[in-house]
Order: sequence, then C-alpha cells, then structure tokens
Amino acid sequence: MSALQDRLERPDAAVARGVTGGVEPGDDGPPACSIEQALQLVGDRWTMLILRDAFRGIRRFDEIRRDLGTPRAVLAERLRKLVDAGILQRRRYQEHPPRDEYRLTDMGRELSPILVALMHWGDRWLQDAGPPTVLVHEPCGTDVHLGFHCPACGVDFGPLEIASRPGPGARP
Amino acid sequence: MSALQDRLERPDAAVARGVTGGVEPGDDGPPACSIEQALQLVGDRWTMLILRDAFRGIRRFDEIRRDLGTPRAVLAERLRKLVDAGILQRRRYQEHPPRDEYRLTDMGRELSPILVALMHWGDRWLQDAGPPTVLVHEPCGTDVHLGFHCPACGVDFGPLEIASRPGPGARP
DNA sequence: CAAGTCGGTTCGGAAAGTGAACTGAGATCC
DNA sequence: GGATCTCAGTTCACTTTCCGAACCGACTTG
Repeated sequence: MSALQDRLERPDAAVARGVTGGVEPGDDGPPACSIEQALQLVGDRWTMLILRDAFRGIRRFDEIRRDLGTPRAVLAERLRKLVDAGILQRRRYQEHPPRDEYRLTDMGRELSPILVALMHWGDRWLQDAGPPTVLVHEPCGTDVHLGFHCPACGVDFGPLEIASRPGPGARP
Repeated sequence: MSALQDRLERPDAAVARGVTGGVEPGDDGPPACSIEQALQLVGDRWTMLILRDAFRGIRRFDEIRRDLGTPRAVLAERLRKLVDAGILQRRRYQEHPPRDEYRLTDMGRELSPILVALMHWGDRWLQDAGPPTVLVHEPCGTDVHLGFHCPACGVDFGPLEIASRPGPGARP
C-alpha cells in the first residue's frame, strides 16, 4: 500500500509528517508550507482569473475588467500585488497617450501547470458536454497531457504513488 | 514562434480564441471556462488548505481547525460545500459518540496535480532555503516531476509549446 | 456528577468586496 | 477650441463575508 493510499485509508493516520503547515503558537515569518505561501499570492479567485487572462493575451486594465467584470478597485489592487510579487511586469506599450500593460514574467509563466491542472480537473468533473477548450502540443497537435512522471523509472503514475519527505528547507 | 509565445509577445494580440471566458451580457448558466468553474468550487484560500490537509491525512473537524486556525463557522461552511460538490465524503468513523470525518472522493483525489503544481511553484519561487518538503515517487524514491508530456512525440515540454483549440463542449 | 472532547451554531464587530460616480491625462470629432 | 471619448485608475457608500468569542448538545472519562 502506498503512502498516500495509507493516508487516504487509515482513519487514525498521523502520517505525512513531511508536509509542514499550520499556524504554530509563536507564528513568525512566512509559513513553511509552499502551498500556503503560493496561495498567499495567487490563492484568490480574481487573481487566478487575471492570470488566466494573462495567458490568453489579455493584459490591459480595461480589457481585463471587461472580460472578467472585476470591480475596478479590486482589479487595481490585485494587479499591484502581482507586480510587487514579480508575477506580472508593467510595461509601456505606447507613449501617446502613455499606456501600460501587464505581462507575465518568467515567474508568472511558470504558473501555467496550476492553471492547466485546474482546467483539466474542471473539464473532467464539471463539464459534462466535454471540454470547451483543449490544449494541444503545438508541434504535433496532440492533446496536452499533464501528469506525474518518474525520470528514473520512466513511467507515468498517479497520486497514490507519491510519498512526501522533509526537504532541504525543512524546519526543525 | 509558438502560440503562447505569440500571445506573450504581441501587444495587440487578439489570439487565443480557444479559451472561452468572461461574462457575456445575458449571463446564464455556468461559465464556459473550466478554470472558472473549477475556481468556483476550490478557488478559495481556506478550501485549498482544507484539501491540502485532506491529502495529508487530516480529516476531522477539530483536527483541521487546529492545524489551519480556520474559524469554526467558515470551516463548517467550506466542508459542507465540498461535500455537496462531491469532493469530500462525510463518513462515520465511530458510533459512540457518533463522529464523522471528511475524506477525499475520487473527484477530490484528482485535485492532486493542482496542489502539487502550487507546491512546486512555491518551492521554486518563494522558498529560498530550499523546499521544506519534497514529493518522491514512492517505489524508487526519485523526486516527483510534474510536467507537460506529449505521448505522441514522447517529449516533455514547457508552456510555450502549448496551443489552445475549441473543444467538443465549445459554445457557439 | 463534574469536567472534557468533538462538532458544530450564533452573535457582534472588522475587513473585504461591490457598483456607481468622479478624476485626469491625453486623443478625436466637429 | 470646446465637447466628447478612452483608458486607468481613485473615492465613496453600501453590502457581504470573515473573524473570534461565546454558547450548545451529545457523549465520554474521571
């Protein structure tokens, strides 16, 4: 039985020590868990949708606002936060009148697996008419597959074969 | 130049027609975009953290509450929502006193790529001391790799090689 | 029978989200 | 050259959600 299977089945499991989290009494500094830290930046409905738009090539204030219907104040605040975090970059695209747009940085572009994973999950469980959009590997046109792969074994696998261990940045 | 590269570079791009989204004037029914639909269920900081805990084997009300510090009312509401959606299942684990726990369904378990993608991104961009936790392929102990893979070409690739097309469930 | 645990609900105040109106720089129209 | 338009916000009043603390009821343990 795999480690995840174990966690899924054992009612009294105190397993999975690896993933740190929770708010300890003397809570100082950022949370140890990367998921929690990531969510502090992008774990918000509007933020995620803004990023989806960025991947779609929608990057001007009013364009985003029209597309999503985000209240202006919220959009301005979220864009500020994303720029401060280094996920978006504000760039002048014309001088007269001066206009800026928000484009993904490398940091932002690497969020794509998260968006793709959300999309695949939504396709599979929420869309009964079939996926409204499919992503393809452009050179060949084959449907994009996002999954766990082991370079050592050369196999694809599912969540049940995953185990977690403390990493180099683990805290005492 | 790839389709995504195109969207990323062209300032006037009206590309990426595939991914549908936005709120059309006579907005009826669920959004066409799977990302948006998925976010309506799991696009919330607490919800994501509750799910992270579920993967860690934390599944009782008070256990979650202690771990995350979620206000009771919020936790109760989120769990209700997740159960209604079919992501968690409420299951009696003892009769005296009657106690239930919340465990992942298949639908919930398939959220793992989203959590893993969040974790990897957080590890890479937010944790300068190195990842606090690493996920390994249990049979061999190698670090888990989550990525885009093309079964036809047999290669791994990045977001720049992705193109989007209307799928079978696309709307007119 | 008193105290404790688990899984909630209820409540009042604080924070965040929301739509509408306003601003201000520049372009365009007539 | 004045009126209007666009873009990218800010400000404001109002509503919704969140939050922490208190309470509750079923059951167990001492």
